Amino acid sequence: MNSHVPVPTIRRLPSYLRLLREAAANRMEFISGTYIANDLKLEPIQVRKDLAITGVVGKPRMGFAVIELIQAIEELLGWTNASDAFLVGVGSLGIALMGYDGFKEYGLKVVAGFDVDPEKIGKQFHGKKVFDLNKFAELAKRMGICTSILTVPAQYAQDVTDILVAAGIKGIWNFTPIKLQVPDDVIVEKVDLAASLAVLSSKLQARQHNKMRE
Amino acid sequence: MNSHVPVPTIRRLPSYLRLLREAAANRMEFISGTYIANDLKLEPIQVRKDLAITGVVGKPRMGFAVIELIQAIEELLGWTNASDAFLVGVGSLGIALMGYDGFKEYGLKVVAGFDVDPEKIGKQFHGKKVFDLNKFAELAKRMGICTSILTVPAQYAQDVTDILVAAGIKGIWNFTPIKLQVPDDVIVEKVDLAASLAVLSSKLQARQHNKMRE
DNA sequence: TAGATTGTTAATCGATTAACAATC
DNA sequence: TAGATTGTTAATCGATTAACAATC
Repeated sequence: MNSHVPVPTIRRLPSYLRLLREAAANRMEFISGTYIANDLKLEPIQVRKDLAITGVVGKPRMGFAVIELIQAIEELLGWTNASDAFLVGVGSLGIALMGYDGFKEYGLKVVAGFDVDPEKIGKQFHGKKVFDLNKFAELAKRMGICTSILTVPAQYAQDVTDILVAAGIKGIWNFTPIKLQVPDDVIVEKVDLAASLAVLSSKLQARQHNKMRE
Repeated sequence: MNSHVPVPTIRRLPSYLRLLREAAANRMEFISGTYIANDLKLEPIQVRKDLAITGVVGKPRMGFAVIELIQAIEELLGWTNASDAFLVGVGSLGIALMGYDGFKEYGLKVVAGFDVDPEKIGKQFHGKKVFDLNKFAELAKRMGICTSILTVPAQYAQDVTDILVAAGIKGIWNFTPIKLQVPDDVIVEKVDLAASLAVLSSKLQARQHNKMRE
């Protein structure tokens, strides 16, 4: 079926989903690619190409059935029912992510935290308990957890990853700046804050230089 | 000079910088593209192409001068001296970012937070004070702040952005899922958590389906 | 019907990768 | 010298954009 979907397209799907859910809440039945493009400041052709990968066929003059699109995108992303995840590394970022409500819209639910710091173990943050990291494998197995959020300090990233992999974790959302080594059957997605900041500051820097030259 | 540097290259520069700083700390004077590629699990040719944009010329057989490369990359990114930033939206994510030590390596220093919630105004988080949002313009002007981190709820993102822009902010690090509208001279860089999560969960979903077919 | 919209096929654009000469 | 490494030029690959026929 969806033999290959471009990653940039996948990355745009959540914005479509957000708009579509809003449209559905407003009792809209059909929505055109042009309308979506306008709202999200994208090109209509790009929206059509992106939506094509859902397999939903639109009606000329009318657009796409909103509900049908929503379901197709949720299906494609695996967001039909939220999957539970363990978070490892209960630092300030970890605590923030444990409390981030937004994830429930995105098919992810953090159910517990793990750390090695005795100060943190046993505590609760945003209503979620923190366990000892050496209980990870046991609890992951018992609760059937296969997704993990990694928010440990950089120097422990690979070692902790090895523990997660050994415990049967198949998807790692990596907030560390380390390129993790994992077996072929484990998927790592990196949120690279340094990379993002680099893009912002280099553009600001370039802008500054251009101004000077004027 | 650097007429156009590809964004993917910019995004890889921080990893190079991290490794180079480590090398410098270990008293390494020269480092080869091959060595870097090995360490970061990249292709040597990609490393050479990336480093070419710094303008630093390497010595065949020896590689690149470590210190020279570090300086060139920091210059390119504008990370030679950390720039101060205001954070707007002191929720759980905002508080986490106010306390995130890592930024000091990346040329960014959060100096204060802003919010509209009277409960938060006046408080301190990680040693940084929270001010009323309507003091933003005044304080930004007085302290010469031109970079801002946006961590407000989605529905306020555009309105708050308009306030930042009016206050003379030229760079916005956007953690909301909204595509912000700004004038041409303002740069927005978005950290799109939903997009990242979409990539992870869609790959997990696809993997699942493939397994079923076997 | 007229016209807006879809969906397909082709063209363009930009980044990655390959090939290889130049260099120390 | 031999050989590892750089840096340049060309080939490949994949995503975006354009053009346009099909459709309601």
